[in-house]
Amino acid sequence: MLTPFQETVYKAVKKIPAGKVVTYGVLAKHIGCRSAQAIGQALKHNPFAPEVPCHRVIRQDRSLGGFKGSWDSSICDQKRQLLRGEGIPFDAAGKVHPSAILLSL
DNA sequence: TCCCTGACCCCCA
DNA sequence: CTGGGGGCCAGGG
Repeated sequence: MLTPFQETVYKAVKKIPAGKVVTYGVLAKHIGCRSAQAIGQALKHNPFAPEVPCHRVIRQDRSLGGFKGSWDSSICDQKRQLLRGEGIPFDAAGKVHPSAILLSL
């Protein structure tokens, strides 16, 4: 069961180009929502993975955030591997390198 | 309808 | 850089 809001979010996420990532905030602004937290709620329920690349969505502080509804370190690591496989660079702190972050869609 | 919670974000010490 | 506090919107009970 999907809400109209979730469809909007998923459609926006699918527009994220491979090799790049966006923040929850940017995604929220794009669909006209002022709360990035609402975006997270839609993504954790994501029934379209991996068609909807939720692993390309990260936090404003460049940390990865959660994945597949969990914050577990092992889960978090899977997300990191996926991104690394798409050519996304990471810095020493384990965060996404700024050059790979899209400031808008 | 009210109340709580969340894969968030901004500001200040 | 880290921690605390307030605000944000949508979903579910």
